Formats: sequence, C-alpha cells, structure tokens
Amino acid sequence: MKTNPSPKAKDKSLELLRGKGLNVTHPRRKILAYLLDHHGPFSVEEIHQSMGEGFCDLATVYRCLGQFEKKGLVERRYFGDDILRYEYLDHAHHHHHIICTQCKAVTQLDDCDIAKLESMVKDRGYRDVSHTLEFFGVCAKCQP
Amino acid sequence: MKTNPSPKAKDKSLELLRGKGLNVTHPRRKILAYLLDHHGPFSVEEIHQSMGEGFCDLATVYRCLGQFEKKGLVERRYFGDDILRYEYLDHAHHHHHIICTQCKAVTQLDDCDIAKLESMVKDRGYRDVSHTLEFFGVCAKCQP
DNA sequence: GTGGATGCAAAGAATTTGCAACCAA
DNA sequence: TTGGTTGCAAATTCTTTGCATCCAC
Repeated sequence: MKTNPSPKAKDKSLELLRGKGLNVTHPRRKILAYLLDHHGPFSVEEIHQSMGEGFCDLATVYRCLGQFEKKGLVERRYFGDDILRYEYLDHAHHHHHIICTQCKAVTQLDDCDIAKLESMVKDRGYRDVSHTLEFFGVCAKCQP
Repeated sequence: MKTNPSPKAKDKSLELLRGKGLNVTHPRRKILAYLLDHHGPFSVEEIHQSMGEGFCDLATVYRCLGQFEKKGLVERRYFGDDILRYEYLDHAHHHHHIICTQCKAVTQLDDCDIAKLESMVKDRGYRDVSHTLEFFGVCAKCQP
C-alpha cells in the first residue's frame, strides 16, 4: 500500500499549503500529496499506512487532516459503514460517489444537475447552500 | 427533552416490531415510538435522554438501534459534525434533509427527482441502487 | 419453562490531548 | 530564535461485549 507522491502532487501540495497559510512540514505535504494523487475518499488508517512504516505518527495524521478540513482543503465522507473517510476537495470538479455495498469500491459520477433542488432550498431562506449526494448499489463484479 | 409516545406511535411500533419478528420489549417499543413521533434523525444520546432518567441503559439503546438497522427499520445519517444519527426509514415517504450549518436544525425536503441520475448509475451495471442526498446551508434565523 | 433481552461493569476502538523535543520560517 | 509541529503516551469519548438476572412468549 505504500506509495510515493508524484512530482506534480508534491508541487501542488506545496502551493496549497502555502496558499492556506499552513507551515509546510513533511507529514502535511505527504498526506496532502497522497490525497491529490489518489481519487476517492480514504480512511485515516489507509492514509497513515500509505506513507510507509514509521513515516509519521497516527496522531499526526489526525491533526493534519483536522487542519486541512478547517482550511477547506478536504472533506469528510461517511458511507454508512462506520468508517470516516477524507477526500481532497477539488472545487473545480464537483462530483459524487457510487459506492458498492458489497466490496465498498468507490467510483465517481461527474455529472450533477441538482441546481433545481438547491434553488428550492435557497427559496426557503437558506444561504451558502451546498449538498452531498452519494449512490449505493451492488457493482457488476459483486453480482452473482 | 423527555417525551411520552403518542398512542398512534405505540400502536405502530408494536406492529412494526412484530412484523420484523422482533420480541416486543419496553425499550424497543419506546425507542421506536420516539422515532415514529419525531421527525428527523436523532443521536443515540438524544434518544436515550428522551426516554427519561433511568428508563433503560445506554447500551440497550445501542443494541436496539443496531437491531432496527439490521431489520431495515432505521438508517444512520452522518451530517459531517461527528455525530451519528438514527432515523426511522419510512419507505412510503422518501425525502431529504436540509441541515443548518450553524444551529444544526434539520428540516425536510420532500420533493426528490433524481431518477435520471439513478438510472445513470444503473447503466453502469449497478443493481439495488439507492442514494443519500443532504443539503447544507445557513438557515434564516442564523443569518446576521 | 426457556431463549432472548436487559443492566451493569468492564473491555475495546477511535480519536484527542499534554508535554517535551524538534523543525520551518 | 521562536512559535508552531511532531512523537509518544496517556486520557477521553464512543461503542461493544460478557455475564448474571429478568422478561416476553
């Protein structure tokens, strides 16, 4: 599961951290680069393990992700299976997930047109409206 | 926060428990009746407290909700605030939530037409497709 | 009567925190 | 140099579990 970040992700993580006014440290950079390189939400455990044995403490991963979340760099997702996952928030690519209820594989659905529903929410007086939308089903591989 | 279940909810909880083949006990009945009477998802803590001091153990609430979930009577929701909530699953009334990001008040949005998106998921080979959709915003009361 | 349900307390898992050492700016 | 960050271990919180007792059927 251990992976090294791509040069591109390393550059972008640097840029993002500086842009958010966060000091650039090794754990922060590597965690963010991992999220940039790999699509889909990951558990804290997965992220920690991806960096290789002993690269940094699990508590550090929690702390970094907590800060990223506060700065709007990542968001937490919950797919109903008791595991919290973090995902890089790419404002340029709004999308949703399709989660296989059997094997838990996550794929993306890029198309999203629920502007109509969001405007109904705005009509009720809400401001700064956003949404989460996840699909669940049994993927082709998991069907008998 | 203590409330007593309505007669209607008491009847329906009995019916639902029997229908699912669950023994009818006081805690099960009162927990289910609470979820039937009050709309919106509630945390385990809220449900426990709603039944009054010492009515039943917190562990019992966890156990009951876990069984209800297995039987498809309730579903867990996660709104990104670290709190897991349980909601009665009314198959006859599919709806979504609007959660105020400030005061956390939950209201419902009954209209839901994302059949088009669900069919896109089915086209990808998924079966038993379902979805969750939540809206977040600042409600009128919480705006300056 | 009997198997399943509950209360209580203890265990377990996930996450957070205190503090000294360390590192980025 | 200095304030912010990390590692480590302990603490906290949330949830689950073992077991004796109790209750629904």
